[in-house]
Amino acid sequence: MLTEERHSYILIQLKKYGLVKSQDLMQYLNCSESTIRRDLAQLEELGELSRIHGGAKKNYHVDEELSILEKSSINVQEKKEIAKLAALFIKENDTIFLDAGTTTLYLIPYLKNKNIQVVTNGIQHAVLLADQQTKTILLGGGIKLKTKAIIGTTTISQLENYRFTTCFLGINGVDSEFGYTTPDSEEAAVKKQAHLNSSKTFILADKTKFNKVSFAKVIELEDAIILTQQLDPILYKNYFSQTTIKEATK
Amino acid sequence: MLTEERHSYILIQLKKYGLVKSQDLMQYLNCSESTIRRDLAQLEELGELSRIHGGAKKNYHVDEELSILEKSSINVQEKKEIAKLAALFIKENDTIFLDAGTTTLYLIPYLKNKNIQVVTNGIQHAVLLADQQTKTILLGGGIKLKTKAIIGTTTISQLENYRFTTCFLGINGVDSEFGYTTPDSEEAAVKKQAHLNSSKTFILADKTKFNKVSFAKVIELEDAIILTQQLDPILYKNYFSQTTIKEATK
DNA sequence: TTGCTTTTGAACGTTTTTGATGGTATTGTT
DNA sequence: AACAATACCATCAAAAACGTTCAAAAGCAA
Repeated sequence: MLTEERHSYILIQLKKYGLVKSQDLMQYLNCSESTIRRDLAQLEELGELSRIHGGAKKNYHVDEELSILEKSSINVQEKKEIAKLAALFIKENDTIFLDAGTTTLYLIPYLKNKNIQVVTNGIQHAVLLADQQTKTILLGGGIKLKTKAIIGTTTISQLENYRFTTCFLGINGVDSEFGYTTPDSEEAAVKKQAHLNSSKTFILADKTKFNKVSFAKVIELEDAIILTQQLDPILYKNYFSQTTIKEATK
Repeated sequence: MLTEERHSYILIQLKKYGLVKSQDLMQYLNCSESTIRRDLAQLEELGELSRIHGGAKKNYHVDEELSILEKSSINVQEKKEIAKLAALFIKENDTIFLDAGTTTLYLIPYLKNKNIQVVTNGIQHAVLLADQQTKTILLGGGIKLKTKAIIGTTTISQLENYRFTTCFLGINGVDSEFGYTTPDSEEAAVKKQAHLNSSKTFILADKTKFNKVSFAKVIELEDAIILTQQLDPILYKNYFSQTTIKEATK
């Protein structure tokens, strides 16, 4: 019986029942108490489960967290598709900035098992990323209550220490004249700084954001590549040049 | 039958019926009266229910947020008392460093409605503080999975920008020879830096931490004032000078 | 094969959990 | 108020689970 086999059996049982007992595992897998304990300890180290007296229980995971989020969120399907599209632009060894906000949350599952370094200003994002073993740095600074985003001058000066290969930003308004805008000027400043330190910048925006202008300007339309679902060609397509638009297809 | 299984059954029953009887639980879970009583006592400690004669009833807790956090913690009562004692040392206009960890968590309610600035490396701490409108800065850096604490060199260099009037640290080991110690060297470094930048340093330690030595040294006994519950006078009082010890009373 | 690393199970003492016991407090009934 | 019945608490010893250590077994490269 290989270690790998035992581990996968344990995880399957966990998924099924949410809880496993050391004794049962010992018996079924036909190995010693020590081995089971070691297996559980290793899997705990990997964040796959939580040990309890006499066995282990399921770990709260990204997917479940996201499914909770879905209840309170709108346009989930669209956001997921946009995130899927965004994931295509991530390569091994990238250093990525992941903006706070709901749309970028759906990008997190795609970052699993990739050798990348992520920097984020979203608290929830950071926790989820760390849970799935993605190398993560959370920016410091003040906390914006509503969105659980880190903002402020401290944040920006800390951000100046990093260079990103790719930068994924959420946004509130997309307009042909005013570019990308967001309601909070401090958040806008963080987004802008992230963009400045990044080779490529992607904006993740669902349809509801188009043709809207919010308070604080982030960057110009042509500064970033927008990722979105299919647009109404007549209304919006002339906003963007060929190189600054990517559409998700169902 | 694992503790976890019993607990979850009890909570499910509670959710369903709002009330459980010890006798019924005993019978269904096939265990002794003592065990059930202990289960109920533990769940009460965690704020999950209120014990009544013959069983327990559902808890309609006032402060939902904190009670969720209590799940991960033991010795809740003692920690609360220590936190209450610590709160006495907070004045208006203080700038405070609040260390990550469960004990310091209970200090948070006491920081409400005070004109103070808090800096913390605990993610949960920061969120709770921000929720209750306390001015809060969350340090940036890497995330330690298990404790949701921010650690690393980035964190320390960011910490160097702040000066604190008071610094509240959690700890794992208190020993007369080796001083204050903790298992993670990176966490120890953060604690140490916070101490160095602070006029006064308080250590919050429950009884279980005494006479233990952990891996990484934080500071010497005499560098900080320890806050704890009543100590066994013979065993421990000679550890500390008069000025470095404060006891909580029930 | 030999030498090396990794994995395993057994053995140890320690910690946690458990059920039983005896004494005290609370409840409901008369 | 008196009583029995029941629930409660503190304490204790047995049992189960725990972590640590170590040597044997298995796997692997030279």
